[in-house]
Amino acid sequence: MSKEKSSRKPTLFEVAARAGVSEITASRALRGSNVVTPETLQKVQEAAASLGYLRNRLAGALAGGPSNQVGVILPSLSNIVFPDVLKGLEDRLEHAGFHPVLGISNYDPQQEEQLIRNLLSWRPAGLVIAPSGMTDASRAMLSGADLPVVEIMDIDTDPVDMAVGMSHRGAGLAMARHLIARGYRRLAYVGHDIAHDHRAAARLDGFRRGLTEAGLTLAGCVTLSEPSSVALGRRGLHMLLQDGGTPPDLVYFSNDDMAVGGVFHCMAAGISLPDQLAIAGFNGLEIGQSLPVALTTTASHRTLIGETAAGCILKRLSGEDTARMTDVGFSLVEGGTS
Amino acid sequence: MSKEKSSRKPTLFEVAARAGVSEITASRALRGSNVVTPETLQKVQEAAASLGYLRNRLAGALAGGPSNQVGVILPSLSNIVFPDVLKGLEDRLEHAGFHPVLGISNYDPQQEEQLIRNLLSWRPAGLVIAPSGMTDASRAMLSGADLPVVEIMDIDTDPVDMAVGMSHRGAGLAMARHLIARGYRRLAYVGHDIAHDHRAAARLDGFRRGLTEAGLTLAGCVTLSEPSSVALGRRGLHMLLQDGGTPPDLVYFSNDDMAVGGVFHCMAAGISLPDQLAIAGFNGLEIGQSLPVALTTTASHRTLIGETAAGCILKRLSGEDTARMTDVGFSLVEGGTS
DNA sequence: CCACTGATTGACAGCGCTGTCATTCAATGA
DNA sequence: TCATTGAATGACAGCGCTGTCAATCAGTGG
Repeated sequence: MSKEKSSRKPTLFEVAARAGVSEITASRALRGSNVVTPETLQKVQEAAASLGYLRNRLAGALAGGPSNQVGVILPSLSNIVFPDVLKGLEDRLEHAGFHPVLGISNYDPQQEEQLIRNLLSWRPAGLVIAPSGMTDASRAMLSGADLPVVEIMDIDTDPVDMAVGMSHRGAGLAMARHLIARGYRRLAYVGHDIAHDHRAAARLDGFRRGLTEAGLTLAGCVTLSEPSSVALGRRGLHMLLQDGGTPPDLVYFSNDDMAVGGVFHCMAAGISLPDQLAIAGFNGLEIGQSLPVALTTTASHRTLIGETAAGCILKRLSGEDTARMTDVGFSLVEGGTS
Repeated sequence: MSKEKSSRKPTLFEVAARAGVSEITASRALRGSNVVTPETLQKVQEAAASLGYLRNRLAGALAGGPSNQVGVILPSLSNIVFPDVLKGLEDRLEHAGFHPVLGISNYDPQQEEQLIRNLLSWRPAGLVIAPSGMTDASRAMLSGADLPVVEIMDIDTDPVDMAVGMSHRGAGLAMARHLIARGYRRLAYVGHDIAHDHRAAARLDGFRRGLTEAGLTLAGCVTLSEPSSVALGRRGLHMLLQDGGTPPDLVYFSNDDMAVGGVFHCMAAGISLPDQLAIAGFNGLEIGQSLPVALTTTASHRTLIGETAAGCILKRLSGEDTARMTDVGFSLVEGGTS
């Protein structure tokens, strides 16, 4: 015990000395290089173990070794969508020995820029970002950084490097067409904070386009400037229906949380689904599908987006080249609520 | 353009040269030290901006500067509980300029140990971990690492350094007492994968203890070895009730997801709540409270756990000393389902 | 027996930054 | 006028590791 310089951590030098080899050989041994003799390997491993050696990757990365950190910037963790994406990312990265370094932008371009600067200063191996209105400075940093960058969620805009996601405008449009084909004519909308959530806005835009195609217009629209939640959907539908005038025959919600709230309102108010009122959401969350009457919705492949984005980073790092755009698509889920 | 060595990033040296000061002065200026003259500060900032300089924190941290990374190890992201905790963590850390570096252990002590080793090798400023049966090696690394470590969720076991959480055993016990006081006598349980989720197991244990206190035993018990979900809760209750014999008057679910599934089963099967059957859950999720009939449950303060844990790390880093154990408590939510 | 080959190992020089001290210099008071 | 002080700046020496290239050495064929 007295031999140790108290709290200082053992370095590679000490491991090497103990194993009777040079630093670089110890380094190679511990990194699993296949040029070291089995005996050397064992000596080094034993030395490291007995010293309680812990590799310092800061030094390694600085000296030119690879980093196994991947920056991840998401706008929020409150919306279940992003934990789902993160799960996909984490899962794929973990298997390759990488770690996500997380930053939350709160849908704010300024914070986002700050995060990019911060995360890049750790020289990560790659960056995954769900953009929230990137500034010019943000774009400049990303394109100048010389690392794989994946913009996720959306594929409606041109990415700096790569993009993985789906067309939200397309999803809204598809849902409108589907519902109109099923005979609905008085279609209304209940949504959450659209000013910040531009993907929800894109869906609404697509939905409207679908109505226009069929010569229709929105038969009612309530948007509340709060984050989406079940309670908000419930309240939103309540407000919409109180509005007097001919009631809609269907309500498209900004997402499933909101839609489930709508379903609950109907249950509580004795409105029968889908005869009196039909409901559609977006995301394909488990909760919606486990409802007594399954929710009509669009399944977004959130975890797949994460997995695919991670895959792009890893692929690029291993030298392969990758698609600039990956559309993971979406699928209509015909439930019982419409 | 030709002046630049093509893709090599500008270093502090170049910034300093351009500003006509020494490296260390440039360093101080960019780090916001208050010993540099305003003029010097401006010169350096201009030089940095015009060069597109991006600080390299790898080098900084290696040279003895502080790290702003905090390792975070969670067992899963599928269970909404952990994103909630992560949200609290992230929020507090972000405000202090820190970033969580994430690892998911999948409830596996071996993976957990691997993650600890990996994350510590980046020399983070602190570590937050929701333990999943830490190995001796894990404990050894944590106690030898000389950084603030917070074990979260549970406070039923003795931590290496600090702990923030609640007593799950206590929560189960409190719920049992509450329900028994309300007159329920035939109490059953429906749960998910308890083998891996030892916190759910602890709640069940506490619940049982409460029954024993009152001279009762569990009037039925279904546990399914799958991750918790609404669908699983629905299925679980269905199985429990098919079991023949006298039906229970209340079912305690392993968490709110499961309990909501139970509520849905009742709705679909025409079982009236809470007359024919009462239901209780755990967590206090938004969805349960927005149900047509609000769920009786125990609110766990998940985000608060994250915030508090982050607070402990930050406090310790700033030299203050911190409580070894922080109990964030829980609160009974008396809904309409019991 | 010797040049030659391939497999291991090692010496060296940094990676880019910051802590620690030392230095400079103008302002202050005696 | 000169010693004294404090503010601003700088020189230096690493932090711990890995890429690059050179050296070593046993085994091989001529």
